[in-house]
Amino acid sequence: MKQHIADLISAALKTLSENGIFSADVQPDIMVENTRDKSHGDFASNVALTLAKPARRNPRELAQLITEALPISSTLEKTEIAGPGFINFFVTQESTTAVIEQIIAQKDQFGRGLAGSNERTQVEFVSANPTGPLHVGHGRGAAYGAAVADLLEAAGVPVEREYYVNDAGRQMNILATSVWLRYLEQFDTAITFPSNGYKGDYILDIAASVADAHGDLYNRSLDDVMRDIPADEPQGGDKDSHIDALTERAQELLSAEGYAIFFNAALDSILSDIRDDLSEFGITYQKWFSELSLNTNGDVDSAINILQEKGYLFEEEGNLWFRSTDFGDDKDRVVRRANGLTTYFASDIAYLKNKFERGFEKVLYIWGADHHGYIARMKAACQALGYDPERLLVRLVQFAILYRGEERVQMSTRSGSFVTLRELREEVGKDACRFFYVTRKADQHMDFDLELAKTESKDNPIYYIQYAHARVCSIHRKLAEHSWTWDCDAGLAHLNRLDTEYEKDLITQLSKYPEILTNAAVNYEPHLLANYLKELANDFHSYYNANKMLIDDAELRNARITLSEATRQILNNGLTLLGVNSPEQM
RNA sequence: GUGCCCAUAGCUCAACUGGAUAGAGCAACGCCCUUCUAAGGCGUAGGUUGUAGGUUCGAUUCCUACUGGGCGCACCA
Repeated sequence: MKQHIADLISAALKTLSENGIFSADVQPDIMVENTRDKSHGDFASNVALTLAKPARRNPRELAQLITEALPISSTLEKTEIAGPGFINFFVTQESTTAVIEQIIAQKDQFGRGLAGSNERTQVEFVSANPTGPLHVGHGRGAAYGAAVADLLEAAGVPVEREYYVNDAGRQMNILATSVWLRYLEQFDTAITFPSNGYKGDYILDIAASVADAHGDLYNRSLDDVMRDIPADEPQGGDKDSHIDALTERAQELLSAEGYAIFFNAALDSILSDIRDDLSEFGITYQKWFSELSLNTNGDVDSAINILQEKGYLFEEEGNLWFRSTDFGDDKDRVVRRANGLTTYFASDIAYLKNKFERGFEKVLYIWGADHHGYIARMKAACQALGYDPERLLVRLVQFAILYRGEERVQMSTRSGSFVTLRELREEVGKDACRFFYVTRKADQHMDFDLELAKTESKDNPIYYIQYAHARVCSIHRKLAEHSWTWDCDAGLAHLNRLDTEYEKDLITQLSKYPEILTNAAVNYEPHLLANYLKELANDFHSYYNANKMLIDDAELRNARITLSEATRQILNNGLTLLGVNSPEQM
């Protein structure tokens, strides 16, 4: 409809420029927007305001000329000129109610595929280190990333979801060593557990499973383990050198195969836990990408070589540096240390290159807000590799602070009192979690109130929306009790009977769905859809209270039920995109 | 110290990406169940959009400087 009106304006402008009102080289963007106030009609355009200067005319006078030059259209009831020179368009009832027919016909396909882009896009999100279970901080990134990916797909953009598994590096060695030390404890070895080790209960479980499978094969004496190991921090030493010495000792005493057993037991167990967790959260990935694979297949070396050949690398004090400052970064970055090990950033560069080589037109990274300092160096790497930095997109997700009513839920990794995503899901349910996480703009801090998420009343937006859906379903059940059936065709044939204010408002709201979906998708802002669904539910509840559906007048009854059914369909479509269920009964 | 993000009703947040009188929900107050689920609806009240400038027909939105908060600034992952 917007496009149709824009076309009409465009035709009018053409007429005016042919008549010499303004020169033909003036080509304005024709903006048609939804009106905020019903008295302003259904749509409004500001063309007269933007054209006033080049046409050297008073905007209201120009608006008058434009409306007079508009081609005749059966969809327009009338136009008005208002305010400083807005043109307000009033649309006929038939063209407004047509949206109901489209929704009924297209069902879950309604509003999809309008992004106008078929650029293959990769969305990489969560990508938490596989060193422990996901916590609530990861939950927001998960819900946001999944919603963005699903929205893009719905808008017609080809999408792949990917999880980058950080299965290389020091933290993984500390993890494997932690499991081994817990394993040793199974044989009554009195180890003082390193302060920097992973202390979670899940480590004990993994250690026990290794003991079940391999018995005491990897048991070593306390003397062998601790010989010449520097003191830990509580004993007046340094926690980092202590744990690093222990990880080296583990590899010495266990041989490659033995060490790999602990390493893989930890990785497999934790990763499958993360996978299950996300799956229960309604999130699945097309690919789980191993960081380690970048090292073993030579991608890291080849990425470094490319930068070397292009002359962006230099050596200093034995380290190999990438001159990222050439591309706007704050400081240069090490890619290979003097000890020969490549840095985490080197893997990131190789991974980026790998993504583009797989043919993605755009790569979207979703990071916690604390990672914003990485954007500049990644953009720099992108440019240095020879790719347009516009193709690399980063969206930051702020932390969610948990509240239980007024009380802030204290979380601290150090004390191990962090809340896991699984615990959150078990407490408030998947639907409330998924919805709450995406109701706020991603770059806004948000308060997540556990009590509110569990409330079963209109205070809780997710119940409010789901209840609207259930209410429509309930009407169908009640219909049977009156021995009536819903005649959709009869309903569609009498949409002109839908003339109350509530009905008009609801229909107008329904007609906005396609552009809300598209906007939410292309701007990576799922909160737009979440808020829209709240408004739609609100319009439906108002309607439901004011106008009765189960009435003797068959024409009106069928028309109203058809409108309700269209509303149910949109609620269902929208909730599905956000990963939320649409219950038929509350 | 320096860079990025944020600041809107008492509280939690919106505002179609520069449009008309800045909107919802909580909390407060007043109504509506012999009628399809009151798990709901209707209404009242609540604002100098952090401060000061600037850009223009028009600014919550863009620019600059302040104020206050969050985060980053490793040869860590």
